[in-house]
Amino acid sequence: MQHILLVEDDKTIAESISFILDQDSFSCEWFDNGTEALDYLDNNPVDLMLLDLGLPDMSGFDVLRKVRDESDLPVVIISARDDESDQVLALEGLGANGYLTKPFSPRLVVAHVRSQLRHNHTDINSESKFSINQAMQKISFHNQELTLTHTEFKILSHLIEHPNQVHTREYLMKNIWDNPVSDEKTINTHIKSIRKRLKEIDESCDPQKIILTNRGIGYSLIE
Amino acid sequence: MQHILLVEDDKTIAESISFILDQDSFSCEWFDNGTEALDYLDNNPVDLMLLDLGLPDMSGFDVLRKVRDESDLPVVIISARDDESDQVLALEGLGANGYLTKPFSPRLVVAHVRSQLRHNHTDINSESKFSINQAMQKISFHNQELTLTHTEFKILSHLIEHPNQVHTREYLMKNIWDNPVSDEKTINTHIKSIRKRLKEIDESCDPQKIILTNRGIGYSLIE
DNA sequence: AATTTTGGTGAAGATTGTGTGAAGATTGTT
DNA sequence: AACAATCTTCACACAATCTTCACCAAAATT
Repeated sequence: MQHILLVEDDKTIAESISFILDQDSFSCEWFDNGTEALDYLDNNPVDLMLLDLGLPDMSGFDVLRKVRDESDLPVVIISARDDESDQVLALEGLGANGYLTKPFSPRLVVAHVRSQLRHNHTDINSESKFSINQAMQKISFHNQELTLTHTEFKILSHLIEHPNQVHTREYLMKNIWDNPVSDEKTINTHIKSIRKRLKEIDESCDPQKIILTNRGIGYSLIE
Repeated sequence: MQHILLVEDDKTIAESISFILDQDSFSCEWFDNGTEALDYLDNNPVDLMLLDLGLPDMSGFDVLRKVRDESDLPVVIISARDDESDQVLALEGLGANGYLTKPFSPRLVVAHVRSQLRHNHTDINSESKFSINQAMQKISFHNQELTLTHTEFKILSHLIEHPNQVHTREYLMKNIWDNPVSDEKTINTHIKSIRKRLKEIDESCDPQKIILTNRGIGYSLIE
């Protein structure tokens, strides 16, 4: 469950946002002023901040500045004023991640929140033993980086992306090599070395239970 | 220099956006339809996409879907319709990173672009070993100025601006030369001489650990 | 239980990718 | 035109990786 910090002095608006966030299975903490919100932020884990610019005790810009001084927390601004220079300052100058102008529907708030969380926390939700870093072409297993050859990477990432599903050797080969002229036994050997690498990282694991052999058919990765 | 792909069928709007981006030292490629833009994207390095929803040949939503099928490229939507359900679909359903409704000032476009790029490229304020002085076309390594040829400068600055990310030789070449008619081996040699220059400055460093070779794929700079 | 089929294993050989230095081509400068 | 600086290409050596193969173990079939 992801945790949203809502800073908004209008109680009606705050309640409606809070309500819709709860419904969308976020948890939500609400403050009607900047001081308390910053204090809370210092001592609690927060995944995203929804920040109104018009606060009673301090400017929303100042709150944003203070947040940015010490973290990259995604901050989405909610503002009553549809003033373009405000928007430019917040986004470009102070590093806000998104900007919403009132009036807005709760639905739109959730859309912005989800959009930011998707792009910032790459895979919080992944319960998987594996995580793929496409940019670096690396795969982690139990959060430790696997050293894989290029071919091994391609096979394993294909299995990870389509788990719980048997892949024939023929199918894997077609997906991994451009010219599919090759002996099907070759896959066996690559699977063997992938399993070996898993074992190197986690001595106690049973690689044959993770990458399953479906006798007579192919291989599948169990999640 | 970061490269923006602009997809917008209104020539007037496209020209004004393109102009302001150039002024703000982004480079900008413009297409007035989705098909060509997607084709361009397949073969060229792009840092961010500005996407109009109303295109002549296909829906902007479909363009976004296709992009999301294969990458996490930041996409900012620019739309004529201030329709909330469009916005929700784009942001929450299809994974757009930002949403702008016309009319908007060029200034605001830049603000959104910068905001997205800041959050995707981890650097800016980071304690990098490198610092780039674009105006002087110089790069410093551990605060000592590197003497680089023009080509070396372009390769290294690209790597620095996109760290922790594997670049194929093909990709690097496209980014660095206008006419991509060249042998991929050429990159090897330039990398070699860049590494040599690093070693000259810091005898104790291991250039192969800074500019990493990803066998079978390409090179990446580790921050 | 014996036989056949299928997959696991390790090692050898083939193939491909990379680093290196140097030679030739290109460009810019005087 | 001559020269220097730089870029590109190439050939070679070496290392990493891929593929194949022979052999053994396990499972399925008879």
